[in-house]
Amino acid sequence: MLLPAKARLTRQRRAVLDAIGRGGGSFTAVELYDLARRREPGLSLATVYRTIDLLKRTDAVRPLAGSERGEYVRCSPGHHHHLICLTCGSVEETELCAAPPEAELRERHGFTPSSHELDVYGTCAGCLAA
Amino acid sequence: MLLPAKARLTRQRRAVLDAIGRGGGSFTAVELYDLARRREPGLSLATVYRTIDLLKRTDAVRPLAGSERGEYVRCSPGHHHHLICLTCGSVEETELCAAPPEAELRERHGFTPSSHELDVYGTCAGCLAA
DNA sequence: ATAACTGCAAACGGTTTGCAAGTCT
DNA sequence: AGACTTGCAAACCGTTTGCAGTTAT
Repeated sequence: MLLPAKARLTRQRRAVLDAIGRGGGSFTAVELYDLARRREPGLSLATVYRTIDLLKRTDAVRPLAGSERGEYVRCSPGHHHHLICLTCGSVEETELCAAPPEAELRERHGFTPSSHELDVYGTCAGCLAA
Repeated sequence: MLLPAKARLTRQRRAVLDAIGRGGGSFTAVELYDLARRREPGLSLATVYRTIDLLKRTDAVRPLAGSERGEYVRCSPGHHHHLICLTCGSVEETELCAAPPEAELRERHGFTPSSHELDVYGTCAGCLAA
């Protein structure tokens, strides 16, 4: 959850970071806005977006790939994928990774992979219990 | 590339389908608009969007997951993933599929998967040659 | 001191919608 | 007739930007 090098840790940013900290791992700019505004009432939506933008640069946050518009996910560094609960919307990270083997991609499609993105949808432990 | 049941195949829709037919598999609403307008000059952007919407319902088209806003991909039916060329933007389908095994997801995360989305980025055969 | 940061309000880009007219069967 | 479709223009929603003033270091 780190900001880029020369970024300053202001009250507003602290409030946004804190808001990201709560919640199930995925969020909307407006959700953060509402949450963060409880402790930082003057906060503007523009600042929320600017903060999200900073976090995107350090890969601490990413737009949620396979989803509706406007959803972001909190991300820890390093290669991982997301388990997205279709019931409660929570997002969990997993280090489990199964990409198609490079050799086969090359052989079958002449395609040279450099990265991939994988999201798994389903039901999280909590929602399964209920 | 089929339209839903009771949908009519009008001149405008034919032009849009045709425009999707050209191109490398991924496209933008406006790209289609420009292309299709060459043979169907009166065509409106709204109609392009409405046609894309129809195709989304039959899964003949999907929003391109891990990409900028506004990109769509032509999709054939059935489970497959996309190989996206970072150089030319073309999108190829592959039946190669490697998802994390259900048993392991359940064991490690208590997560019950129901579907997944996988996109591979890299360089396509054509661009590798050049 | 000086770069970084903020709120505001306006602008943006992609997408959707209400409507009245047109078209297919 | 009756359901479906279209173009137009306006509305929408998430996001970005210019600006003038404020703040962290």
